[in-house]
Amino acid sequence: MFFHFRNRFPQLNTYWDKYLPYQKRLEAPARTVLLEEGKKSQHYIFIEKGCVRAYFDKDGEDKTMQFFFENEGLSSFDSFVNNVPSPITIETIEPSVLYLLPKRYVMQLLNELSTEPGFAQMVLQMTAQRQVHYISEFVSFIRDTPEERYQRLLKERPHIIQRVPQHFIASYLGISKVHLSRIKSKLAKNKTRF
Amino acid sequence: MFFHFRNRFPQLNTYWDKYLPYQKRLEAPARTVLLEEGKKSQHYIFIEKGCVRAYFDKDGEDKTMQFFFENEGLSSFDSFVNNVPSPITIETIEPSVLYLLPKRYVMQLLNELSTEPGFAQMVLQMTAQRQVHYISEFVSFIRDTPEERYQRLLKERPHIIQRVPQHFIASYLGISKVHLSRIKSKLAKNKTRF
DNA sequence: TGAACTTGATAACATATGTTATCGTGCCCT
DNA sequence: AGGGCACGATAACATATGTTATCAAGTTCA
Repeated sequence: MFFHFRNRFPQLNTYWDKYLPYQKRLEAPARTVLLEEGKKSQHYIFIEKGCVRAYFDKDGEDKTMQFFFENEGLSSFDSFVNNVPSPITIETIEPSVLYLLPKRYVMQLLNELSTEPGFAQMVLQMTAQRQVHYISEFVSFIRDTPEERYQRLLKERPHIIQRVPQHFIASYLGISKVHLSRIKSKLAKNKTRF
Repeated sequence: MFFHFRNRFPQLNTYWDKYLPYQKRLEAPARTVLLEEGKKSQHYIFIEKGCVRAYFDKDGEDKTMQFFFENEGLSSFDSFVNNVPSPITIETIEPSVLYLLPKRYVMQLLNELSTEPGFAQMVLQMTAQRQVHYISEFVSFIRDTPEERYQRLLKERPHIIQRVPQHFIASYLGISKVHLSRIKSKLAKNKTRF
């Protein structure tokens, strides 16, 4: 789904730096579409400030599948790599400062990096991390109730709850916004009671 | 979660063949535990005949997260690679014929393979496939109702429904076995009606 | 063969969750 | 400043789903 070397593998920063001139800085207001569902991904996106979500449309309903924040990079992975229409839309949530690196430079960069010793290891490590993440999302749906998923989010990634509008979080948790509101009010009640 | 080169990358079969003598053939009856939750994974498991599931325990309830069939290989990936206790149990569903390759030989094999040109590509390709799989599982929970997930399973992986007891499938779909039974009976009714 | 177990269907009831509608608040924009 | 909009809470009602219990059929195994 996405990849971001910089800030996670600082030893590669000199490579990245060579490509900084090709990055286009973009100051985008909230709710700016960076990639539209059905279009092909042409850029790697790096978030300097702000936040972004990936979502898709199901029968007119907006389903959020992931959130991204400062110092994270993303692209619609499959679309980017295989040059197929993106199954998701990417959109800013807050006013954001972004850097877009056109695909051809990313490819060039990857090519350069591939000669770097330990590069394959790094890529493996990264994809393994990603895999663990998606497995854990998936297992959570089998294992946990919506309330438990919310509490887990609250505990493990509170910044999401603090910064992201509630209806996006609801669809991310697989429930309606009304139900999420109910869960919150129930938890608040229990908290004050004891 | 698991990896299986053989049968997907036949050009590597000569490498595998060298390790055949180290594989232990195992004929296991149904419901044989191959790896217990909490233990460390010591073997790569290849399925010649039969089928296997990976599950974990949530408050006494048995939650199945994945099914495996003939010509697939698996291990509790994180446990195998990082030598930590496995979060899941691996158990046969049907009487099965399995081949177990001890971890040290797998490592040795991987080591040998790593000098093979194109090996990194292959590993990447494989992990990308896995990632796509788990993302699609995860997205399905956000996008689809339980009934839709069942129909998708019926359409895309009917062999699972044909061979696996229904209560395992229910927990895999994230619902109770009673509810899965209801979904089936509702679908059967609609089918005969029109 | 017969007892125990597994599997699956179904009913009755309880609870969780979705849907629609309404309201209030705060924010953005001109 | 004020209108429109995004956001979140809540109520009322409808539907989906879980829980528990029961039954029937098939399977396993001593």
